[in-house]
Amino acid sequence: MAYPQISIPTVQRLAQVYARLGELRSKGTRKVSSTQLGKELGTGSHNIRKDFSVLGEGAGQAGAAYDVEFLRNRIQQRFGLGRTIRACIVGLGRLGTAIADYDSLRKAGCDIVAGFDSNINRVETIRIGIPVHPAYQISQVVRNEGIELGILTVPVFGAQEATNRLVQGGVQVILNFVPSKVDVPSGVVVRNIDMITEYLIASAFVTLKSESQNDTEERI
Amino acid sequence: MAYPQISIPTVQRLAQVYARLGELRSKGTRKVSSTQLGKELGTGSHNIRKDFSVLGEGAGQAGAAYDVEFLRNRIQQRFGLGRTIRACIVGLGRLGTAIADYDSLRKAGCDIVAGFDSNINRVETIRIGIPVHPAYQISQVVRNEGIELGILTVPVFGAQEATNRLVQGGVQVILNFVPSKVDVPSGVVVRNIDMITEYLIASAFVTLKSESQNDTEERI
DNA sequence: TTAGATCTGTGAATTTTTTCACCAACAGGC
DNA sequence: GCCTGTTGGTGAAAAAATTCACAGATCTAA
Repeated sequence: MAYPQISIPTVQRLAQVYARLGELRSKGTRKVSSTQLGKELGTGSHNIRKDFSVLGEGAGQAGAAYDVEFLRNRIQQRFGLGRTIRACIVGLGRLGTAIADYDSLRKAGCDIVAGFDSNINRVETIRIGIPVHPAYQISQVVRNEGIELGILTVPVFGAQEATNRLVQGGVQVILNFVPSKVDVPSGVVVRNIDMITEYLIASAFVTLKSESQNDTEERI
Repeated sequence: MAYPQISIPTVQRLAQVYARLGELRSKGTRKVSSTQLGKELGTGSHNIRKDFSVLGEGAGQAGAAYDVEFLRNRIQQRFGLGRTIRACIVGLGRLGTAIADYDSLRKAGCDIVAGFDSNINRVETIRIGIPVHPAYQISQVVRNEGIELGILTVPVFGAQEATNRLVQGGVQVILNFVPSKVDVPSGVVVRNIDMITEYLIASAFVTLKSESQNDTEERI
């Protein structure tokens, strides 16, 4: 490979940087330093610069910081973030319909072109502006529509079956909002967005924090 | 401290294990091995056992795996996950109201007792079963109600101000669904749940995957 | 032009995290 | 009871990620 292997934390941070650069650009900011980016992501400037090394040479100018527009394009190109990805939502409950209407996702390049629900008569289906299909048609519609990404917002017990159908239709990426893991063949990328676990992690940190205060120690 | 320092990845995995143990328990499963838990979390059994070392001795029985109920209690006790935490939601748009109705969160111990919105006349306010207040009352209500956790679902431009008010009221934990970082005083725990960034990470991985296929290399 | 401050890029050192290797403990069949 | 296969616990080794340190480039201001 022309470029070095890229570690997972690095990809994550670069994606965050990319999102942040979009905000800066729309505010009209032209330049940004690694120090500032580091501060905003909650890490050190060293880390940011190290991450940027995967972008090849000349990403920034020594002494003159990074050009917002140029850097954004560089990241976009490196990770193929420019193109629009066709997506669908499985599970049109409150959360699913909320996401279907979430404008920031569309702006990021996620084009939601279909919705699925096991109950085709749901009231909510009226309120969203995308074609809705029954769940048993997932594979077929995904294939016909050239959908690459699936958003899972079904109840826990239906998650694996929905996943299987998405994969069978040819989906490559799944954003899983269901608080349980799903199995996929190797090659399919799953990102879990699990607010239950996040809640638990947060409460655990609070407990640990109060412990370490008692010990006059810092951590976390 | 009586226990060793606990690393952040360990806390995260243990929270995931805890959530998983809850599922297993409700399915009636009595025993679970480190191998199985590792598989479900996408890591090795070594890692799981290493993590459990922070729980003290006797968490499991050699040859007999872990007792689901016992292990769950042990984690609960270690991280204070048993108690109910009073919470509020700031921003009652589609996402906010969806979360307010999200039953799994309540089951995990998150008791949402108030909602806030800058537009008090929102239609959606009618549809949720919690008292709703205007945003300028955040600090006061949070303090009076003894709210410890705030869920942020406002637009980007209002996030920092809402955060400040939550912190001023005495909130210790924030679940931030807004796709931008917020500043908090040290001591306040923030967990970012940012689906835009998750989307970007997922698409980046897809690009990298296709690259590494060309090179007959595996990563990610 | 010059001085001083700021910034990037990167090899090396450090720290953190994961993985390994292996012993003792236990369950179940016979 | 006794053997066999499986499992947990843990110190040591390996791998990965972060932080450091500094050379070299650029900008600003006087």
